[in-house]
Amino acid sequence: MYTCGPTVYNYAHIGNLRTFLFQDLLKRTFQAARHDVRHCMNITDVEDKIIRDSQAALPADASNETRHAAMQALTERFTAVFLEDLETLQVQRADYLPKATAYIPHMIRLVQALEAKGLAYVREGSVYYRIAGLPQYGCLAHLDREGMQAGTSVDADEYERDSATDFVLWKAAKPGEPWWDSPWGPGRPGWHIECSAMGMELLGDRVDIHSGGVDLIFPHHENEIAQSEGCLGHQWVNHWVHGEFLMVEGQKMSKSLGNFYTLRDLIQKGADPVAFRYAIQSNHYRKVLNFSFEGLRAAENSLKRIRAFRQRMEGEGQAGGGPWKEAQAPLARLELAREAFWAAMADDLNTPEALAAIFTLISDLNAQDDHVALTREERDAVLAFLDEADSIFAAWPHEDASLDLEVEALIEARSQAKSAKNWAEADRVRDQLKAMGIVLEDRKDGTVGWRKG
RNA sequence: GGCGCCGUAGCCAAGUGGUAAGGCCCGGGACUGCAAAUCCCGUAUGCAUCGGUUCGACUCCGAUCGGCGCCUCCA
Repeated sequence: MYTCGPTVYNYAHIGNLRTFLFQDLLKRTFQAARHDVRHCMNITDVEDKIIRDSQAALPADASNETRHAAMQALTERFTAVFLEDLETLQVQRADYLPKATAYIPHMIRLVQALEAKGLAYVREGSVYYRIAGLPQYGCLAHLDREGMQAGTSVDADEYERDSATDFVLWKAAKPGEPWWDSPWGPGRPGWHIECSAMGMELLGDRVDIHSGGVDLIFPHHENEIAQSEGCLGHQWVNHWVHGEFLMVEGQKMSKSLGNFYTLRDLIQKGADPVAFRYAIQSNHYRKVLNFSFEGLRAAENSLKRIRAFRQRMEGEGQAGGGPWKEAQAPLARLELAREAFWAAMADDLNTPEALAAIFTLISDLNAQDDHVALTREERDAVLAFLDEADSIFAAWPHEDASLDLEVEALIEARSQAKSAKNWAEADRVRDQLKAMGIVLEDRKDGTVGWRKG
């Protein structure tokens, strides 16, 4: 599985992160279904914006070494930030995280191969792909080649192309840019060539799944197909999977609208990053998602319900309501939920429906457990299912139930105050614990439960 | 101009020919010293609008209105 990774010149925004969360969902679903996944995510560390931002402060006569060093300083910084964000969101690390700059020789060889096949041509030190040489060009994006108008805004530096729709494979160096040596003179790789080169190098001539955001369908993925299939002479990717965009508060995210957020912004506003993960993954990946803080709050509350249920199953039953009129076999009920969950996930990652299967199970078993306590064996079976689902959603893990001495002492103090019917003191201690993130639950049998809240 | 998507309760959202899942919020009740958690009850005679096909349509077809995307750098 190959996923188009970040361009590391700044903080990733939550729209970028939605795509990486979708890819993580896809990957984890395969893994949970016992498939081996070999995952490659590229790090784009040479590109126009990176060059712009990293070179601005350098003098005009800076050496190529200096320019490379400045570029590397910027990309290494934001690569680290990016990986931290993924970790915060519980996104699994890819097996391969190739940096584009580490594969320049591979890209050059690929361009040479295309040149040898007559699919590439050189103009003033740059190399272009001849789209006319590949009949299937445009198939992925459903573009009508006749209908592709010659661009009204052809880049000033690319006027020498044979056709306005041909794209660049290798860019001749311009003054003030870092460069590499190549058969065509000093230059740097085009944006599209890196994914083809690294994907073929690390995953081979056949890739099962390639994914990215919908905006990459054209031209990026279309061009990747052209490059890889032009070189290989056969289909390269079996399945393309694209995640939809994220809107914010009903509008397209933009800095001028003030609705442009990074993960750090959300955390600073008090959001639980895992709730953000849940909010994203509880919507279908192929639908535009409107992010809102109200939605984030709803996600937090939904998660509370699942986590509270998990903790209830980890503990012992407290039934006391007499016989349950609609007694059902919990293990059979659980199996129904598991089947519904997997049927939904197998149906193009229908997460809203998969989660619904979990919630109806929670409602049913909560009600039953109120009346006829589930046995230890049944509770463990439920927990195993929650773990199974959590291996995909990564939002309701088992949490170690260890209390420090101070918390235990406070709980004991409150119990004594309660025994003495000193309600004011009991409430005061309960508030104090709440401020420490501990929520108490008084049980029917007089014991006190607690959870992190 | 070409290609494509979407419009389901206050909010999010599944369903896509057989009579509206689920979550959040909200109201009433039970339990509780009060809470919390949990439970019970309630909350869309209707799925943008108007036509058509059908025994039957939210689901199919057509039109209209509204929102969005791509065809150019973008997750």
